Amino acid sequence: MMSDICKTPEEHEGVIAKALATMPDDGEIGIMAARFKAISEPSRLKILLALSAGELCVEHITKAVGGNQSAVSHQLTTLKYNKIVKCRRDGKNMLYSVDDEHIMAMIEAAKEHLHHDE
Amino acid sequence: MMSDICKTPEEHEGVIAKALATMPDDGEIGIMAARFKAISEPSRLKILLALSAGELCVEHITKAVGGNQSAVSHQLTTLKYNKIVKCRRDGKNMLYSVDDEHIMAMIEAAKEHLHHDE
DNA sequence: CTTATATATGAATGTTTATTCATATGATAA
DNA sequence: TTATCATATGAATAAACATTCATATATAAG
Repeated sequence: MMSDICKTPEEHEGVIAKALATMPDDGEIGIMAARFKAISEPSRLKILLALSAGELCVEHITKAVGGNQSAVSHQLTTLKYNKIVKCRRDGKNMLYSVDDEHIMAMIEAAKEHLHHDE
Repeated sequence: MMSDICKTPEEHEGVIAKALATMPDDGEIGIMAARFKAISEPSRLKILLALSAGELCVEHITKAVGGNQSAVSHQLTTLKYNKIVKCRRDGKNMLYSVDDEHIMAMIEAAKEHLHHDE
């Protein structure tokens, strides 16, 4: 038989069929991957953790995470482009905050996964 | 005053203080970021989605996601190194599965965030 | 012991990406 | 208007990464 590449080919075919049934299309997978990538740099993750308690202006974000203004602004642009954060203007300042509750859910799950290693 | 860089400096100091109180240390942030990065390539994310319904051998994963054997093996190595998946041997085959429920929680949250854009 | 099969690994290469520096924009105050 | 402050942007460079090809290992079967 063609699919006899392991001991339980039918079982695996079933798993694949089930996975394919709820599999996002390639476009959605690309978007999800890009969002994970946006969160995947330590400096950007740190920004998000700083924003977890509320809205902050750029300079306060910079002070909270270290680094220079330009780097932080570039990082915020990446986070914003990927809908990880949103922002609004307040006079001279831009106030950044986490886009929605799903973002913090992703980060909380990652935090819990940390404590899962022994 | 030195921290008058925006209209609500005390508020921001409070937000920062609150965030710092639960901020993981740099080592943990690095680990979390590396894990997000592991999930952040479309091919690796697709592997995870394929594994969401259960355990699969490498060749079936390869068939499910497309690509060649070597690429998939390298991707699985990255996922394993970052504790996103685990594996066990079964004769000639290696059977891969998602490391734990937190991983799928991260992906579910990302999926829900998708539908949140309008 | 030899062959076949499933998976893993190493090295090379082309692409992506973070960071920096310099400068630009946008908002306010003088 | 001009000066100043907060933030954004562009270009350049250097580091990180995915993918490929060739080959190695590990298990099983003959």
